[in-house]
Amino acid sequence: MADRRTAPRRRNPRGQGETLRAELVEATARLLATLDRPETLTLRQVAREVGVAPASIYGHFSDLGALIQHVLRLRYEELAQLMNEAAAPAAEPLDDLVARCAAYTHWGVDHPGEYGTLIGGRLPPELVPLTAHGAGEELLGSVIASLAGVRQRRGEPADPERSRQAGLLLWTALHGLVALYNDHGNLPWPPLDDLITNTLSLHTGEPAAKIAQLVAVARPAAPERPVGGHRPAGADGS
Amino acid sequence: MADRRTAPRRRNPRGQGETLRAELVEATARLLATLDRPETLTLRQVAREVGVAPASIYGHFSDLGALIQHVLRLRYEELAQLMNEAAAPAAEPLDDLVARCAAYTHWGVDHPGEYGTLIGGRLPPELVPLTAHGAGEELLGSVIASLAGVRQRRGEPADPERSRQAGLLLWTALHGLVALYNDHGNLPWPPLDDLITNTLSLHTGEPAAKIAQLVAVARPAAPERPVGGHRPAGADGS
DNA sequence: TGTACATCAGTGAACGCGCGTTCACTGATGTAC
DNA sequence: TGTACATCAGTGAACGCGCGTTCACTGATGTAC
Repeated sequence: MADRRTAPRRRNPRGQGETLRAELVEATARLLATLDRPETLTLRQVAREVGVAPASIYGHFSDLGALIQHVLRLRYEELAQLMNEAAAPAAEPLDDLVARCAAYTHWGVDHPGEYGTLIGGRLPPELVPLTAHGAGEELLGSVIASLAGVRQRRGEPADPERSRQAGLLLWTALHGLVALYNDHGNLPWPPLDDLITNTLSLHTGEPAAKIAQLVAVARPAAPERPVGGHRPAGADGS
Repeated sequence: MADRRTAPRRRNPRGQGETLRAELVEATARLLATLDRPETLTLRQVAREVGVAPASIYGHFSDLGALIQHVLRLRYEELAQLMNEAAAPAAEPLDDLVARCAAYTHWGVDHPGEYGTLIGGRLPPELVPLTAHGAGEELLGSVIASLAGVRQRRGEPADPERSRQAGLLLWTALHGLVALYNDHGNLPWPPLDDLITNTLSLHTGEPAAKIAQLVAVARPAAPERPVGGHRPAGADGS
């Protein structure tokens, strides 16, 4: 993947200067997703990945920072859309919440590099749309609203302040799950869906069995992880 | 702090070669605690902070990595001890759990740099005692045991598998709290102790009011945070 | 139909920087005779 | 009591590296006359 034996890349024809821009975005996305420590990505790495001179990037982005910012914004929108799509078929508030949260967690675990850079605070804050602008509010807001819907359905009085805090707490719980699962894969983790289920059960007060069904529906073919850690324990560390 | 106007440092007298070692550890600890992005710490930064030639470090540590590892081990032990000390006066299992978890969370929020490097996955895994060796098990184990104690006290049957999962889930919740609180300080956060209280209430099934009292006892003089984000929003981010 | 010219899409070499690491060295201080 | 020597605790200069950024350039291709 790093060792590109392809011909040394032909310059794009006249009208198609935007092609390289797209390639830069694609390569950056690939590297952020692939690298062990995506926060160490450099401009020259991107240039090499595309097969272009480092200076060529400046024609399309002012900075590596601008390029990364662009890619992170795409990833953030992807995640937000994924959550909305997952929740779209929901008939009940609880279905909505479960679908939303399961989508969030699965995306985070399936995209550790992107998750870490986008939400895990691995990049300087000014590069991260979620931190720099209020973008995170949208994601958080959807969780708050969805959880509030569940509570309201159960006849609890609407209380914006409590709802906000409850949603925030649920988000932190899911984030903690994803973050530790990604960063400490050497621990013996139970199946992820069990953890999602229990978390949602705690935060909604609904029985785990009921939630488990909804989680299963949200992702029919949850991939099995080997017992005793989903990542093969990495380097030994002397 | 970076601008040391002190005299250019006198070489240590004969028998006291270990003095520099201690200074290196101290400076590294200070930098990991102080830097905005502690994961970018360099060997030369440490040397400058101490006021010594970069090469001098090699007499005491094989590597910047070895030095960081050493410091992180100290921090980890500090945290573990803090939790144990906090729990020591506990009369009831619930007191133990609350004291332990409050200590963990407060330490994490009071030491964002150390927390991020030690637990937040901001450093290459082989440097982090918690990842490289099973050290994290100890911390996790104490939470598991403490939570199991609370459940057992309520007459629930002992079930190691369930206990383990419950403890793990509680840890992930606390971690998520600390991590998001530290990384996204621009969000409007409720008082930290309220979040700790609610988390523990959810995970123990005990009423929030009861927990809140114990949290208050665990840290009598909890510092007030200004409403609307505990960190002054940082750089603007264009 | 031919040709001069403008433009587009990038290139290649160079710069200065901070980094980790090496290596021969220095100069104070304790110790053996 | 004096002195040669070993050691300790570090120094200073140098190395090669990868990095971000700049700048004058190149060469293909479309357009005006």
